[in-house]
Amino acid sequence: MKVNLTFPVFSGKLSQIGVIAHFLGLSVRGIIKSMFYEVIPEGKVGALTYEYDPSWTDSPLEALKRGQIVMVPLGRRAVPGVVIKKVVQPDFRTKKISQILYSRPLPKQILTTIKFISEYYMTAEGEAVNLVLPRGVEKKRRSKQSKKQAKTEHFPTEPEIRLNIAQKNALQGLVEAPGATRLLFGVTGSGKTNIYLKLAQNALKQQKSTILLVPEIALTGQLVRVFQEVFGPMVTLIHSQQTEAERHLIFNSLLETDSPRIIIGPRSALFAPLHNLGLIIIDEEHEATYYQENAPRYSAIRVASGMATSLGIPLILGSATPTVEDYYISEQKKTLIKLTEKAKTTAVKPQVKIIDLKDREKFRRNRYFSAELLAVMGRNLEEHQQTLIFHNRRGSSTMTVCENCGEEILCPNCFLPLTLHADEYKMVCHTCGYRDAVPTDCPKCKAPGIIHKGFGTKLLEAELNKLFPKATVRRFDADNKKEENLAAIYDEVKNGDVDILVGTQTLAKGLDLPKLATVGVVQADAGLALPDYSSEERVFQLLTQVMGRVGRGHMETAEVYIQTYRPEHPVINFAINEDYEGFCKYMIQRRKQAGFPPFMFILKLEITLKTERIVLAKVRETMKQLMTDKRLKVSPPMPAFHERTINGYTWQIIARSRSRKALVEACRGLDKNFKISLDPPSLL
DNA sequence: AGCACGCCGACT
DNA sequence: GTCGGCGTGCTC
Repeated sequence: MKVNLTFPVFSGKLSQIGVIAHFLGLSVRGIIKSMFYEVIPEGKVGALTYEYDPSWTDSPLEALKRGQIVMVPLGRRAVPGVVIKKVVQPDFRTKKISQILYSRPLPKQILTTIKFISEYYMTAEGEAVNLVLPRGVEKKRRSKQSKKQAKTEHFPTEPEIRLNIAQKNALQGLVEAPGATRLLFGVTGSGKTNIYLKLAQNALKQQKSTILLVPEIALTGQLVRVFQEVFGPMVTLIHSQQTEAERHLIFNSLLETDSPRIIIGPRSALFAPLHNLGLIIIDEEHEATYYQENAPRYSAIRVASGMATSLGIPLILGSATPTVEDYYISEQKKTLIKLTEKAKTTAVKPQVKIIDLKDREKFRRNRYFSAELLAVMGRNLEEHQQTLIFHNRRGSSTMTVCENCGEEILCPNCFLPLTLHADEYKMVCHTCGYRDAVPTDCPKCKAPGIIHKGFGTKLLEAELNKLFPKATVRRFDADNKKEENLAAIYDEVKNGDVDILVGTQTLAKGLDLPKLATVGVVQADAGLALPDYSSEERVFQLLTQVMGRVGRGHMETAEVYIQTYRPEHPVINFAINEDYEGFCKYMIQRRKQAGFPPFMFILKLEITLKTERIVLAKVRETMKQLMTDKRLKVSPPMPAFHERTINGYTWQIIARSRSRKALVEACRGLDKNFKISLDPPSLL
């Protein structure tokens, strides 16, 4: 027998029995009994049974613990997995656990979360395991140069966090609320951050950790900075710029430590392996980033809620514009805490003017900007104040058609309109990234008349450069290069070196611009055209956010100009009057009437097949199947919003029910080509 | 996610 | 008669 010297049997202190058994070339079975464990490997699988041969570990008689991370063979690969429980030897052949990656098991909330996600979202347990383990857990990492290996036993001085009366009351309300989940409805500038700080500090005093979820670290600089100032090295940041190795090292340090920490990060930071988790806070809880779009599709809000309930710890949701379902539910459950008083008095309330886009008289000088808006922009230039122009469409032109035959230029992969980007003179698909030359004549009828319709931020930028040749105009949207992103040139923008900012929602969020005097919304109703139950809510949130950018410095006046084709629309009026509660009442009544969340749960099924005929056949068959359950309200099937792609035709079925369980059960036994979305934030 | 299995078209 | 295309289903 060949003795492999690298075999892990030699790597540690072994029990006598293990060593002897190995040198004799004996199967350990018979001397030390093998044990059997259910393990959930990463992948589209559930729990599988593996044999554990303890002879190659340091303490061969020791059993594995629930939650330990191991490597197991799956198919012909080795994948990481999580030990679930010991079982008796099964009657089928088993493979062996090949490696134990950590001696310390995952904390219990992670295990309950794996179960929760797989049941609540009808997804394989192995996919949930995929979420909670860092990429490359099996890899060895060089531990970082011992530069600031923080001594975080105790924090140096106990910083005092001062709260005003309203904040104190809100804090008390949050602490005393029943159940796990509480909603802090706090208007901009009411000082939610102070409350978060106090809550985290209280958790620390009891040696408990806090997870603070934020939509995007880059846009939350202020909040992160304050937390780091107060809690110093106890704060651990998780962000998308970190490498696989960096994230892995953070995971390792959290799994090993018992001292309390404060984790700040995106959606995925919820799975930080903390052994003493005492509090979860989700800031800007209405943000779309808390919902994961690809499988396993889950909402960090719901998962956090389940986690908090199982641990018996509080979950705090914070927002100035909560989702209407979260507002309604928290109101019903008496877990809604309002903080409507502004703590800072420096900000001036902006004057809001609505401009009717149908009144073409106002757009004679320029077709995109009204005379009033242009006038005030001119004034701002003279007074060295800034103007922000908001328009939620990228590129130059959103639609390219043949004047002669009406043929529209579409992406060959997605069959969606290509957007003209005039600066680089390319046609770009905003869905798949496809790029092509700009056509000079129609690909179909060969006529030379190609025209560009619709407009985006690049066109507005060019227009503004023409209108105000002396001004510095900067555009901010997803087309910006990495080195010219908002964070990189923030100082330049903040100091006022930029006169006019043009941008999409990238610009609407979390910016503190003391020299910003005016906000112009080019077409406020643009988002209302989408056939979706939540489009009004998104328009309200965006308008509220852009309006909140203005009047933050020490200026006497601040204006917001809202251009719209629908000046009478209730959503626009609730937004400009800063009437969240009125908006919410309006939405709740509509949702109730139409049978949408929070009154009914939604299941969205999508299927893509080669031809329209086979997709229809499949959809009809599935409809029949679903309709047998009387608890479900199934809408007639329809082609998906992005109906056609290179892969075929996509149709969707929307089922709704008062019973979420009924929807989950309806997913069982579906053709697995169906993409399942439970509680989708959008039907598009 | 891989990867085998298996059932039809194209080619030697 | 065989090679190989990729739809389908499984992984202890």
